[in-house]
Parts: sequence; C-alpha cells; structure tokens
Amino acid sequence: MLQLQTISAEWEACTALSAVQDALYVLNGKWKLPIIVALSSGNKRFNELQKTVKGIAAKVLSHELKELELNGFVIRHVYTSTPVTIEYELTEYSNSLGQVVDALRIWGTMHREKIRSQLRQPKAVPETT
Amino acid sequence: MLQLQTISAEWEACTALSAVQDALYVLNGKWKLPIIVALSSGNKRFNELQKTVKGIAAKVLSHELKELELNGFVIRHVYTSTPVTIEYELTEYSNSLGQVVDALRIWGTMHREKIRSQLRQPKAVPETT
DNA sequence: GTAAGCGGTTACCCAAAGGTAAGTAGTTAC
DNA sequence: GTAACTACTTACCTTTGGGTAACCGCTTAC
Repeated sequence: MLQLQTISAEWEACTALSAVQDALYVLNGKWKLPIIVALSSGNKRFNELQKTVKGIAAKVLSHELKELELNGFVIRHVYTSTPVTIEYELTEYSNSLGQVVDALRIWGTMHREKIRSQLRQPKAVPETT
Repeated sequence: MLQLQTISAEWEACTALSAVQDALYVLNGKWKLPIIVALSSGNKRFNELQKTVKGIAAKVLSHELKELELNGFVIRHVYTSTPVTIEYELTEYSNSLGQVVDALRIWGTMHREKIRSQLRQPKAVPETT
C-alpha cells in the first residue's frame, strides 16, 4: 500500500504543513493581515488606521502595531511637526506577503458570493435517505 | 491631494480589506488550515489526523472537524466495517483554498529561512550568552 | 478478565485575545 | 479655561481558544 509516490506525497504534505503552521504562527489573530492590507494602499497615521480597519480598538491596534514593528512588517515614522504626527509604513518584507494577501482576498470574495447565493437559495436539500 | 487615482486605490484597498477579513473569519484559529493541508494528501481517519497535525488535542481536533464539516470543507465518511472506521475527506470547495495554502506554504518556508539566517548572523547584539 | 485500540465526548481549567472606558501629555482653537 | 485633536496607555473585564485528563461504547487480542 505504501508506495514511493505515496511516501513522497506524505512527505511533501508534511513539510507543507509545517510551513503553513510557521506562517500562521506569525500572522495569528484577527488583525495583523487586515492592518497590512490597510497600509498597502499607502502610509497611515494611527487614527486613520483605526478608521480604516473597522472595529479595531485603540488598545488592540496599538498592540498589533508594536508586534508588527518587532517582526519587521512595519516601520514607525515620527514627524516632529506640531503636533507630532506618526506614520506607519510597510517594509519591503511585508510586501512579500503580497501573494498571501491576494489569495485571501480572492478567496474571501468568492466565499462571500457563495454564502450570499446560499442565502438566496436556502437549500435544495437532496433527500439523503 | 485626493485625486481620482487615490480615491480608486483607497476603494480597492477597502474592498480588499473586507474580503481578507471575510476569509480570516472562516479560517480563524491555529488549526483549520493545517487540518486542510493534512487532508490534502489523502483522506485520513481521526487518529491519523491527530498524528499528522502535531500538537493538536483530540478535543480541539474533534471541534475543528465539526466546524469544517458545517462550513462545507470536509465530509465525514462512516464505514460500517468492524470496527467502524471514519474517514475525513476534503470537499471540492476546500480545493478552492489551494491558492491560499500555496501562498502560505511558500511564504512560511521563506519566513523560516529568514529567521534562521537572522539567528546565524545576530544583529550587533552585545550579549552572546 | 483485562488490556489496548478506535473515535470520540465531557468536565475542568488557564492564558491570551480582545473589548470598554477612562486617563495622559502635548498643542491648537475659541 | 475648556474643549478638541493627536497618539496612545492603563486598568479592568469578558470571551474564547486551547490544553489536560478522565471517561464512554464498541471490538479485538491475550
């Protein structure tokens, strides 16, 4: 039953599993990717970010920004104008998440469409007797 | 300052943001995508899954499988052999996550490489103990 | 009879994620 | 002097994700 191809497939699946888990470990939580998406269209200040990323609390945003900065995803620019303004900018490294964000965006769009169409057609329940 | 292009970019970023949040809403937690990856190399039984997805507790696996089934990502097959065996299979719908999984796998691999190379060349850290 | 495996469920617990609201410090505006 | 804006921080609380371990019913093996 266990052929070379099967073993190889299992091995590949296993490394894929670890890699996906590594990625999820860094990108955990509801907010990291949304914040990155929000910043992908241009630098933003704290309050701008809070308005863009709907539903996020100041405390959470502050916390997430610190983590993102620590992990090298964003840079915090302090402009000593009056009043002091602070801008958050994506690093080159977070641009490497482009494929991930794109895939999620495309899938999310499709998924929403699917859910909406299911609501319209509640279910053609096939008798499973 | 606000030009049409800027407005357009902001609009696109906003829809992208919602789409990504929609996707994350369904794929929340540490385990859903890893389970899907584990099943992507072939159907598996409960205990096989638990061995493949390292670190997951039976309770959590059970819970996640129920959610995945409810959301139409996996099918639970009951074979009335003796003893009864139960297999989990991915649906066609979860294959639509292929791009997402691929992107995460590639990024995760790259990210791990980056972290490892940072460990080899610590950034001018005074402490080496 | 007892152990061990399958496919879970249940009760209990903890830590972290996340939310609410108030406060802080500095500046500008009225 | 008081209100409002910037960019947060702090204290407090609730929710939930996740972990441990025991247990259930069933069957096979010794």
